[in-house]
Amino acid sequence: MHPIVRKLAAYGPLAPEEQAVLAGLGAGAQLVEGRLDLLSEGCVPDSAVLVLEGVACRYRHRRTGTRQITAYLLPGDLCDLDFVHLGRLNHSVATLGSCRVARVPREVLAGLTTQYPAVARALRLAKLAEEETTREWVMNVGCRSAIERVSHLLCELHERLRAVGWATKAGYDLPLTQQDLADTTGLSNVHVNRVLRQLRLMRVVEVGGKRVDILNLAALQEIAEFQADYLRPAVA
Amino acid sequence: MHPIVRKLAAYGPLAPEEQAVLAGLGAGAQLVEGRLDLLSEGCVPDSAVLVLEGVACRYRHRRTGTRQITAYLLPGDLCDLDFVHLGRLNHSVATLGSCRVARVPREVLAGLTTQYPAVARALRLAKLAEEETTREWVMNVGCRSAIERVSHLLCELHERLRAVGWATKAGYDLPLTQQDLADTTGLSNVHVNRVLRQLRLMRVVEVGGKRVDILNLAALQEIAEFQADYLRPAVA
DNA sequence: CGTGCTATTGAGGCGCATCAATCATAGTGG
DNA sequence: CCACTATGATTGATGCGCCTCAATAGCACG
Repeated sequence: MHPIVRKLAAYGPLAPEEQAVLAGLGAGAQLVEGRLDLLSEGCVPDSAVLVLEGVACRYRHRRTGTRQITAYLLPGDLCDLDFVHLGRLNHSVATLGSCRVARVPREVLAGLTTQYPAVARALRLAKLAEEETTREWVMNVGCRSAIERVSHLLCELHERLRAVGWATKAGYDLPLTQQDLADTTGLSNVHVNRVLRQLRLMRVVEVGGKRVDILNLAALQEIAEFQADYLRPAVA
Repeated sequence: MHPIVRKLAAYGPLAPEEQAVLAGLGAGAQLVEGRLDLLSEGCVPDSAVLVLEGVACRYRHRRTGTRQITAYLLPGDLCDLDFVHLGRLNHSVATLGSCRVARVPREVLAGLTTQYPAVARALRLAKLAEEETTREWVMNVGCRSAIERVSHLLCELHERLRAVGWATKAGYDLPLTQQDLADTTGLSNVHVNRVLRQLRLMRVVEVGGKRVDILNLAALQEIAEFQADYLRPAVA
């Protein structure tokens, strides 16, 4: 099943027609190799980006050269519904590993939401989840230790990838370098490496070679104080 | 002028009738003293909160007891348009100093957005600015030093308060303790104190006694690498 | 005139950054 | 098939930024 259908269906039932239309968004998808910008800071996007496979991210650079990743875009994620209101973008969007992505023109997106209220609602809820996730990241870098931050990130990716069928209980593929993890968690690549070694020695999780093998999920979540509910806003 | 009118008018012209309706939202406003929860984690809110005066915040506690503030709510800020879609809240909203706040029932909010497209659009843009702000905070705690974080926060508050008439070039009132600043920036209260002392000795800004006096705005923005544009999404 | 909260300052220590070297792996061209 | 190169992973040594603990001072309040 197409990842965006799978993702949005979690927020409420979608009619077959709605599912078909959503799946159709991925029609013109293209393969993009890793480490390429999909949208660059300062540009004025005229279409959203839909990720079908792979991992992409939002990021910004400081003048000092350091990079901060502020969000991950996983299969089924649409970046970004509301840029149609924006002028210049003040951050960039780039692939991390190689991705399959489709561009969704703003008119298509607008037509979709006016024609299918259930889709519009699901997209709003997905956006809410994204906001909660960003707030969770503020928590993460603001008041957790290195091992907690890394563990939390691994938990979040596990949960989100599972929701779209790209992870099992045993683990998932993750085409990131340790430097990418460092730029996400606000740590140095060296320290990320040490944290991953510690987690490996603790027999909690093994991260290496673009693969995350989870040995003890409960322990990992315990370390991270991971509460998955922020990823799934309960529906009133 | 009512702060929410002033804030939203920055995103596009509002008709007199729209301005009047927005101003009317503050009709039943009440005074709330400092350090009180307006919405508590786990509750199911049936109305949004509109701040008319004072400073409030979103925050969450860790099990270890530490608190992370994830956003400030200043006069004119509406918290939160989209909670109407949510079930349980996973963070709390509280006053910091004493505030004048109004509750806006979800039906009123819904009626407003359907009846006045310009208002709906302004609210969407305001929400976008809020999201950009949260991402900026991830940057802040993720990859800036202590003095940079504090300076950036002071710049952001200055800019946002100026937009609604609660700050001048010379400074603004800020009813926060150093512990509040620490919980925002991911620092300890002790270190915030040292940073503020340093900024005072540098003749950049004086923070004390619920008041921020800006001595050298350019220097403050330079330290913070402050780019105000994230607060005002340019309109396409 | 206590009582409590916030601000301030000092001393000591830890967590993580930085610098630097080595190792592993994959890709490239001869 | 083997250098040769590039990139990322790994480990050690050293140092700094910030935390923690603790004590004092200032100030508002009853």
